[in-house]
Parts: sequence; C-alpha cells; structure tokens
Amino acid sequence: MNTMDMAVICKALGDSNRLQIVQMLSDGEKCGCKLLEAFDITQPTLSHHMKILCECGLVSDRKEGKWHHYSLNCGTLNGFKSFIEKLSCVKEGGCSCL
Amino acid sequence: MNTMDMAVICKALGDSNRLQIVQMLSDGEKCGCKLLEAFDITQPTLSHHMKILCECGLVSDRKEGKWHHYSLNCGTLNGFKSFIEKLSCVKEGGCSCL
DNA sequence: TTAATACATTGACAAATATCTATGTGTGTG
DNA sequence: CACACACATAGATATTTGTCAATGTATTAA
Repeated sequence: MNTMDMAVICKALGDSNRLQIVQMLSDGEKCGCKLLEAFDITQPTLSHHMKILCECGLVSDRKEGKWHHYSLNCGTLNGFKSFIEKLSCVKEGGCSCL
Repeated sequence: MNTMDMAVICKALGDSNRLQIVQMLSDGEKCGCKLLEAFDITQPTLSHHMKILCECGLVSDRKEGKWHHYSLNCGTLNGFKSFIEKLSCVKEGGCSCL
C-alpha cells in the first residue's frame, strides 16, 4: 500500500458519518439496517458511504441472506495504522531555507 | 478531541498532496519554499493546502523573517495516532439483525 | 404468487473543493 | 527608495461530493 492508497483511506474517513460508521464497526460486525438506525440519513446515502468504505479496502462486506454484514478489514486497517504510527513530530531537521 | 475533530483531520489528510506534505514534515521542519519545490503546484495552491493543514491543528507555522517554517504538531498528531490505534478489527460481535 | 424487507443504482442538485491567475502584504537587500 | 523574495488573499472555474427521491434487484415470508 502506497501513499496514494493511504490518501484514499483518509478521504474515506474524512466524512463524519463514515468515521462514525467505522467506529461502530470497530465494536464488532454490523449489518446495514443496524447502521441505518444509528444515523439520520436515508438508505441510499448509507449505501453510498458503505461503497466508499468498501472500495478503499477498509470495510468488508459479508452477505448472508437478505443482510449485508459489514466489518473492518484487518489487513487494510493494520496497514493504515502502521502508516499513521510512522508519522513523527520529534525530528528538528532545521530547514536551510534560502 | 472528539470524532468530529478527527474527521476534519482525516479530510485534511485525504488529499494526496497534503498527505505527502505531512510525510515530508514527518522528516523534519520545512519552509514553504522547500515544500513548493517538491510539488507541481502553484504557490497559492500550496498556501491553500497549508492553511487546511494548520487549521485542523496537524501542522504548526513558525514565522522567521520572510520564511514560514512548518512542522507537525505533536499534540494533535499524537491525539490522532491514539484515535486510529484504538480502532479494532478483531471483535466478532455478531450482529443480531432482524 | 404476492408482499415485505434489505440493499443497490440512477439521476438530480446544491455545496464543497482543488486549482489557477492576478494582486496584495510583509521582509530583507542594494 | 526600489526591487526581489516569501507568502496570503481574492475571484473564477471545473470537478467532486453528500444527499435525496425514485426505482430496481434479490431474498424471505405468507
């Protein structure tokens, strides 16, 4: 996963509804209808958000009968965590501007 | 910092130019003109991106003469890291859909 | 088969965004 | 003072985005 992939993930998380969805999934797998109950948006809008979260690889979709069970994708999430963890604020490089 | 603040940070990182800027700052403080050299964008566009990064708290601006020295803000970065780190993909909650 | 539920797709639209050109504001230098 | 450099602001524009209403598809239940 390169920087571009990470930017796509960040963009996916850059909407408060989607970030809250991810937080809910962090607490365990949820189906779409349960997610829908938690937000003041219409079903097509939720579907749109889930598509974005799935397409960036952060969320997985397990279909079972009528229901779609959504959960966080460990591979992508761990890759993203690792990327963020590597960001550092301690180096004092000192830019030689001129 | 609440979920809304985190979404604003994610949105700021959701542009590949800005994410690359943050990666450069992770390597140490940089001035605007050095950053500008590294990207194929105009100076006003860089200024726009730096404003977004500063406004979400992720980047600090230290002015020194003509130059603006940009660096990652430890408080915000660590808060963000902590938030991302808490996301979990292991819980198998099992949604009781109906 | 008919109806209900869960979710996706389409099309529309207002708002936000990334980018540019042109111009303004400080700051240092000759 | 005049000029160059570093950066910000203003205005314009094409693109992207979040949202909705309407409709389609698949699955289960009656």
